[in-house]
Amino acid sequence: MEKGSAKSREQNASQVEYSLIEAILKRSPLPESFFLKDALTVARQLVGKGLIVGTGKQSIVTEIVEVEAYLGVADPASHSHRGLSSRNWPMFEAGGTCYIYLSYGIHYCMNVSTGEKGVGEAVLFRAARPISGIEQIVERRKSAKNVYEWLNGPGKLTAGLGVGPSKNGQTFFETGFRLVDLSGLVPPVEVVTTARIGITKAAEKPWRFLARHSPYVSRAIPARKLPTQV
DNA sequence: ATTCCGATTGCCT
DNA sequence: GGCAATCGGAATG
Repeated sequence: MEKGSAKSREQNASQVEYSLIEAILKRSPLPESFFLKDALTVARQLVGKGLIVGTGKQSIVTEIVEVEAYLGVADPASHSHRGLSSRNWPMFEAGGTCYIYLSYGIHYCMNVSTGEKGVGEAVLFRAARPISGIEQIVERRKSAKNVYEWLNGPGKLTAGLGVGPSKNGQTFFETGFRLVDLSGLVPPVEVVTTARIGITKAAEKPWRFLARHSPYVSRAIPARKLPTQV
């Protein structure tokens, strides 16, 4: 194989990548009305959307591949289950508000509130596919062995994107984070549901939404266990 | 005042 | 697969 042609292909590929990122960055942020719906609807619709953190050359572009919905008083697994508190108040703000909390004393988890103000629902961002800003992600996720482990968990996602508690309670507009539609720019995803991860209450509810077959999710869907043959 | 436990992760055996 | 790390909210005394 000739060096020149390989290099040319590589250059071409990186140009395609560059124009894709350009196109994504040009997309308008999802309007507030997108979040003024119940968490289950918003969660399902967020899978496959673009999540952009930072601006200009510093921006990190990702595609959301996994989220979970947390409802209000009717959901025992939700932080808002027992009503308003000093910790969960962003969940009760108008849809589009960031709720970032410390998990296990170590990791930050990022949510976006949904519904009208006063409704304690939110969607947890659990995993994303990195599209740009690779250098920054690698720097923050040194323990990750490969690209699939960069953002494949709620704590890993905030770590990789550099999201901390300072944005807690701000609207997405205020944070500078952006959620955008990716239709026409990346292949459409097939959304499937499973039970939520790591909870003990209401554990049977299928309120985890993820892109089917994506290698970037936190946990693949377990293969269907076949009945034992006798 | 004390204890328990969690919307997790990474390292150890 | 087990388990420690480490903080804050909630339950318990």
